[in-house]
Amino acid sequence: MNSLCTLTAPKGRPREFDLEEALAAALRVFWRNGYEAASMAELTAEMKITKPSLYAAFGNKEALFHKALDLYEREKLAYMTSALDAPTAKAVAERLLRGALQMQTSTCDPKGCLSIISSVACGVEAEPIKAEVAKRRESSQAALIRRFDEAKAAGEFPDGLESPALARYLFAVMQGLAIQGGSGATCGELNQLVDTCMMVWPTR
Amino acid sequence: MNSLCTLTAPKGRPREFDLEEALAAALRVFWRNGYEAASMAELTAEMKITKPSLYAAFGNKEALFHKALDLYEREKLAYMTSALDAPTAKAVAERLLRGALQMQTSTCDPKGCLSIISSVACGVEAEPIKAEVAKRRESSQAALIRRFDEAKAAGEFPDGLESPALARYLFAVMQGLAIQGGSGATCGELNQLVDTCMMVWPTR
DNA sequence: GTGCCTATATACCGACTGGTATGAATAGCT
DNA sequence: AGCTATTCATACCAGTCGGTATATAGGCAC
Repeated sequence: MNSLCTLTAPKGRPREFDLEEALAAALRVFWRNGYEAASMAELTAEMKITKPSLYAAFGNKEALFHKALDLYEREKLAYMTSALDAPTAKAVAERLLRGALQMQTSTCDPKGCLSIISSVACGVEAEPIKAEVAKRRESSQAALIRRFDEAKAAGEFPDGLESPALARYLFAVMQGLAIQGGSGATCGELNQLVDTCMMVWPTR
Repeated sequence: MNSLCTLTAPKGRPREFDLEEALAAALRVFWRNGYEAASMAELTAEMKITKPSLYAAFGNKEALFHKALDLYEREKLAYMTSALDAPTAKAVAERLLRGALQMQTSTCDPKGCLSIISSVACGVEAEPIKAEVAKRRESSQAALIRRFDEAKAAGEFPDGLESPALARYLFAVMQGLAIQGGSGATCGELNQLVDTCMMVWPTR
């Protein structure tokens, strides 16, 4: 009873793989295929782990997906929260679009957006996944609306333009960007898309 | 040998179901679930047909999907070609957006877009499906670009705005509309999205 | 009627799905 | 050493996947 915490006393046989490495590998698989199309066989192959190890360490496929989704938001979607610090609504939009663009044109990550891929097409079994993804999107959209409310109060918007509508519109463009990126659009084409959205961005 | 065409001489036992009705039922299933998540069991149940009948009449699951996709484009995406007849680029965009909005808010059809649902998340087996959908989208996008070229020649665009970029941008908004519609956005919310896009539409 | 041709229904196929039981291996604790 | 706790590897589970073999039923020509 002299050990202070669980960090120093694994007790049994130590695991032979790195938890975070394995989770990152799982994220890649989910990202490439979506939740349902990602099979346990492909997951265990990419994670270099046997199935019982996976179940012992992560619970089951759905729990693994949730943890991969956490990692995704933490590492890959960090630009979404930091973008809110930009000084104007237009600057916020530009940061969001450029961040999304950078993700889609990264050469080391899979294309497309994990959230969209995993929630847009699913049988009955993946319905809770869909709901979870929708909940998370709702919360980040709410944050964007709050930021746009400040901008509106600062007089940045033309008359008749409301924060929720503009946030929804910007999200739509970003979703379209992710879809086109996931279906083979080139970097230059996506750049045109972002430039066009910025070009038409409403000002007072 | 006195029969003039195949319409009047079915030869063997006549089929007991309507081909187009069955195809429409298959379309609903693919539309709700996407290509991969649509199982033969659910397809045969909704089509009210046994599996051998399905295979005899349509070939296999992939051939059935292609025919359902044809029906989808013919019946549900008709507004996309007719929209090109509008007098200005902005009017074309409005018709496209309103058409997409109407589809998303229809109470009798599934939500979301069949093309997106079936191509965005797929394992290796559905790769040809993804390619086929991409090809069809490419062709309708090319038609939109040609229409915008006319508009640009007519002096409708501000300087520095090119037809392909604007077409890609509009497609992105429509894809975002389909995604939000497919994940539970209300009719009013989608309406805000369309209104916002029209509000910021670029003019000279 | 007798063939002939096609659609139907049932039962079945091998392959794969997510998920586990089992036993050997490896560590710390006493 | 022995005990306990945990992981690892193999083999296995029932269920489902897309796709078929087989046999029967039903409509035409003769």
